Amino acid sequence: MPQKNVTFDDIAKYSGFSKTTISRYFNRPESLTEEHRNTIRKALEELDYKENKTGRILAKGTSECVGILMPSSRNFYYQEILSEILSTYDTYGYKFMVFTSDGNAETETRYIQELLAYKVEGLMIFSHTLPSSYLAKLPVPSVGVEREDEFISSVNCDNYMGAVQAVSLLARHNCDIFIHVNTPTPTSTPAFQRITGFQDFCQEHHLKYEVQMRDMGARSENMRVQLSSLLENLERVYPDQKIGIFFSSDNTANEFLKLLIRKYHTLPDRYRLVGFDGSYLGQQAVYSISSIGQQIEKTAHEALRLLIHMIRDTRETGSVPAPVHKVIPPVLLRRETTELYNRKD
Amino acid sequence: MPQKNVTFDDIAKYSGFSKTTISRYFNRPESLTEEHRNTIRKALEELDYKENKTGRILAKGTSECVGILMPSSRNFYYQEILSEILSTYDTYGYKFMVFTSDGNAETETRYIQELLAYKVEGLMIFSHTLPSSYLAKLPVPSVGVEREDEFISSVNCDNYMGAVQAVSLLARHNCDIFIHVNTPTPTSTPAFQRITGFQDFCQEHHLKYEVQMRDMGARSENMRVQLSSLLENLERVYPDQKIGIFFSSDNTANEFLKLLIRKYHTLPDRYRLVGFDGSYLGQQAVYSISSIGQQIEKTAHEALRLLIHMIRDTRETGSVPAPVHKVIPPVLLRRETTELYNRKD
DNA sequence: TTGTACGCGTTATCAC
DNA sequence: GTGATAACGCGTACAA
Repeated sequence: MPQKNVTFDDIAKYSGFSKTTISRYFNRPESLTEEHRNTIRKALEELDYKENKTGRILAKGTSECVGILMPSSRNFYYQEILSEILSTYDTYGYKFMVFTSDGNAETETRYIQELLAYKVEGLMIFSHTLPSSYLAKLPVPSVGVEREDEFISSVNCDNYMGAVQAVSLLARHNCDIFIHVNTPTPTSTPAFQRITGFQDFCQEHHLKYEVQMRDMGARSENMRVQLSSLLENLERVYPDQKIGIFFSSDNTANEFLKLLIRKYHTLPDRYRLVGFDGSYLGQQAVYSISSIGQQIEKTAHEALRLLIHMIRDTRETGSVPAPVHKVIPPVLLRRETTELYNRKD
Repeated sequence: MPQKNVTFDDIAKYSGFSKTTISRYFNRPESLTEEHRNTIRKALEELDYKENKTGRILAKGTSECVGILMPSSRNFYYQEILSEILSTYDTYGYKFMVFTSDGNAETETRYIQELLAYKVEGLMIFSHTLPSSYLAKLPVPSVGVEREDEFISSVNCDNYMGAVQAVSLLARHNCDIFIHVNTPTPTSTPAFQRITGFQDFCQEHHLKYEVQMRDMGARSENMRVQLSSLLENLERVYPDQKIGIFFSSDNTANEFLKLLIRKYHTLPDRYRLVGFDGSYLGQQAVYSISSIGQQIEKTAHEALRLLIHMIRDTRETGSVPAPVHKVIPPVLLRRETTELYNRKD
């Protein structure tokens, strides 16, 4: 037999109060006398009371829980930011119920309904599948991270400035030709600004540039094939020139670096590489990868603070507040794939 | 104003039934006539009913939720297996509330109490902090993964066999000296068997071996320092000999590989490396890392199946069943760090 | 096959 | 400062 749970009623009887008082002991302890608080504290210990949040959620409607929707991608960025989000519990006290999805809209809709059924107080959306117009209509506030965010709040890296920083670093290294490698990206996502930033800078400074859009697919073999062909191409078209390449992720940059190392047994002087996201992977590469750091920890905290703020607003006003867009400045990480041959500087 | 939620009562009135019938519509639909089911279905749609799990949890005590306790480690293994666990939702329907911890026992105890307060039906423990004797006393079943598991159920890789496979692969390559690199590991954890397996095999086959226990710490700089000194050491003590090294993780193997590549601009023929875990990182290395694959996806599924089984047992018998220990066979992954110079084979 | 009445654990309202 | 009592949304004997 699972022995019956100890409830407020039991504590009340045991300590000679009513269960209202027990509730107040937890929620507004200052409204009890010191003495009575002690009596109750003792009763709780002696009966070995265990909190049950379910009753509270039902009565008050506040679960202290946030729903997270992640793409089930292999990209290290997502795994890292999820870790950071989870570790904010100590700071903000919100618990997390997490779903991952492969990008099917109907499935994600079901996941969200499920989260709402558990009375999560807000949603943190990393997945790109559902449009913000849909998310905006939900009864709880949503914060999107690095995704389309027209109708919901969001926390994004300043992708445009990040791209500008990346190219200008390459420019300072006097490259002859500037390449940007990216995957097909909807114009509505923040990441699209990486392309715009790159192009604008090159045009303004009259740099010779090329944008290489390549579908890397989900599997890394495909990525390797794409990058191999890119490498061949570059060596054919720009022999002996100094090539600066700005990749849309550290993942891609790393894969390209591998190709170079396998071919030349080192990072050749005529290549300068910059990635994007500043993930742990970039430090793990044979030659550490210069990158545009997205300040993942800061992003996680800002996203949560924003969401909590909206949750409060929603509770107070009765409806989800207007979207707020936070921008996190990117950090230029000068590492070996640009600095290896420039130890002076 | 947040408009009042639509409840079973509303549906009942609207469709002319009692709320018991509505409840049955969801829980035992076959007990209603086709016709009545249709009436109710229509009512649900027209009133735009949204499920609320809280009532059900309170009434029935089944939250369909599992609590997860992860170390907040940078090790890719944990991030990967967490992804796999989360993606089992489609298969088993259990939702996940996730906590990460830095290894403080008092903190983890609080996390677990919190999880229990939400009425999670079971616990999946990856963290090594709390002893299984503590976990075994909780009112819900726990499954440990790759951790000390004397008093709780567990799913582990066959670490001993994995180690044996690793060394025997190195032995087939006719190495002169066999090194095992590990970090200080409690004898009670499954991972300790990697050391035992290595030693036993070497002794049985009269191989010359060495176990290098080195504290790599949490930060990768420290790891690099440790491995650099190891490399120097090896080159001094075993000049011109063929060295086979079995690392306790792909992470460590990768770091060592980087040192070799930076020094020799390639993987020298006289080195053979094997890692452990078969994580994605191993494929991402410049020369893909031979490894003992832990079958992460399978481990995740087995862990969940085991936990669900125990949850059922607990419900039926009223107490947590006796521990069950599942062992997942490791898979030998022959990749470039052993096979680069043996294309025939 | 369907309905009544009560329980699940906590909070809110309003009296005292 | 404290206590009845009625929610909160759903499940389930038991009765019909």
